[in-house]
Amino acid sequence: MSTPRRLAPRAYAAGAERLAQRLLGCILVRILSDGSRLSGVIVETEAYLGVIDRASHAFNGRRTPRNESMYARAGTSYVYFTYGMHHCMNVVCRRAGVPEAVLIRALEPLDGIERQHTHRSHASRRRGRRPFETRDLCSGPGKLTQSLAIDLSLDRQFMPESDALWIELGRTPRDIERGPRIGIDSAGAWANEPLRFWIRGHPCVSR
DNA sequence: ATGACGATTTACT
DNA sequence: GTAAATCGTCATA
Repeated sequence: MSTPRRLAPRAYAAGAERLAQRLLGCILVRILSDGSRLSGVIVETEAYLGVIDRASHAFNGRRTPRNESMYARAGTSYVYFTYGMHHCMNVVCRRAGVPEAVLIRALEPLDGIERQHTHRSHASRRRGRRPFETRDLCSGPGKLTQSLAIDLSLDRQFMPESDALWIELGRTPRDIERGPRIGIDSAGAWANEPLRFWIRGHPCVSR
């Protein structure tokens, strides 16, 4: 069994469309302040193509305090808060100043699954009710941030060097499927671009 | 100062 | 299938 290896800084320098596919099968790792390791295999991603992409937070060069991380160097995390209740996590790519990023949409839970159950039921105010299925802990962008305890304090982490959040190499998927991105209906023609990628047939993909 | 909106999730008809 | 929850952000005034 080989030692887990982090994704090298160079790997993040690719364009979002390529990195979105490259990240499938890799492992997202979160280390809590008490040292606990929570992780999952990345099974679904979306590419956001920066200034030309109507669905991107950086469309037309938009640069605000919220999306500042998109302009950081490749390998930086971009975490934002939306709908008044959910966090979403992105991986910034390309060189600094070029705001392309990949949204992580779903994981297959791997390490610290019991802790992930606790986080998720707490965050979604489900304590006392029927527990979630493990396969549904991270089957969506807002769910995986709950389960791995990823919030605004994890924004702008340089993942090749962070001690709290990073990505490790995993197994290359057999079969990658692609289709239109989700939740961006107001993006005009860009809403139809097939920039969402997932491992074909995987049970943890969002729905 | 104001208001429309959101890279979502959940519950309910 | 539809709608509610819930609030920070951003463009406009």
